Amino acid sequence: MFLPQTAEYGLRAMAQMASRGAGVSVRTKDLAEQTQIPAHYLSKIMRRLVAAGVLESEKGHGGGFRFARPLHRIRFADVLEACGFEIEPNRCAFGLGQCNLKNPCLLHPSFSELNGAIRQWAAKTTLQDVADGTTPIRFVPGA
Amino acid sequence: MFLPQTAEYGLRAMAQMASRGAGVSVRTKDLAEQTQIPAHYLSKIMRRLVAAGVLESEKGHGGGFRFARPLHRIRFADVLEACGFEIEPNRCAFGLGQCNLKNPCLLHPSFSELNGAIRQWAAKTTLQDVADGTTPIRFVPGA
DNA sequence: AACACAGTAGACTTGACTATCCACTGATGT
DNA sequence: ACATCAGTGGATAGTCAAGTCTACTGTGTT
Repeated sequence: MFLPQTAEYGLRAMAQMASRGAGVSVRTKDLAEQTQIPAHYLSKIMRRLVAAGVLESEKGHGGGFRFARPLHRIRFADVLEACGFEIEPNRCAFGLGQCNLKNPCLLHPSFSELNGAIRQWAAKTTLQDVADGTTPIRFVPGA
Repeated sequence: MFLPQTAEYGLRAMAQMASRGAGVSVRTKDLAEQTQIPAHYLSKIMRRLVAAGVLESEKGHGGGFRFARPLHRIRFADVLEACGFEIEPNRCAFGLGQCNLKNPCLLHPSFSELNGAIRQWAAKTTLQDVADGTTPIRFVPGA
């Protein structure tokens, strides 16, 4: 996998929650069991998602987490960013100073396309798509 | 960047070498300066690439590294794999046991496309493309 | 009021990745 | 032969993400 563990966990947990519907409240312990994520570690991730405004939490008896807004308004990018994973737009692997269209690095042609594809995927895919089991974006190799 | 440092360095170094042409012999020290990669660390990466059959080395005075085969036969995937980075074909972020078309995980529709796109990119792009400044694969979002 | 539940917060440990260093081997030039 | 150059290999140390642990706060139940 190309995602850091934390980001993958975050996405996995949100996908699991999304599959239950938008309004349901979930406890960390249950979610940890269902997703096979270490409970205490998941707890940290959930807090990051609360801080990012993706989730809301309620303490105490009967508490738990629920989505802070409708599923179609929670993009993968939101989840990934909350987990500390961000795809830098103007970064090429050659990485010597700035790299842009006017002053492209050697790897620019190869990289920018892939980089852009990943960013689009993260920006266009939402938890609603997970709930629906659909794919909003398609990659067509060749051409 | 979604690549581990080692993989990024490997790609960067190979791109730099490819831009010089296929047959030229390069010393680690010079390559390290040009690519801004720590010299001793680059040395290790170069050895991995030798072990993987991507490069050939010559010791002693006038020695250095050169490509073991033509540029168009060195794929990004070869370089990345030599650097310890491999994109697992049948891995989804949900990651509970096996995940395939018959028994897809929640994230399967979203993930398999992107995963496949990255793998195709690594498999189809070669150092020759870097030397030419071209992109062999194109991602078409939407549709 | 007392208790149990569940999220909060931060310290702590672990381990993999990154990076550095040095002694060694082999090749070239004088 | 000898000195120098350049890759080899292993030992070592630093850094940061990943994972664990424990005490705290707030909420609901009895």
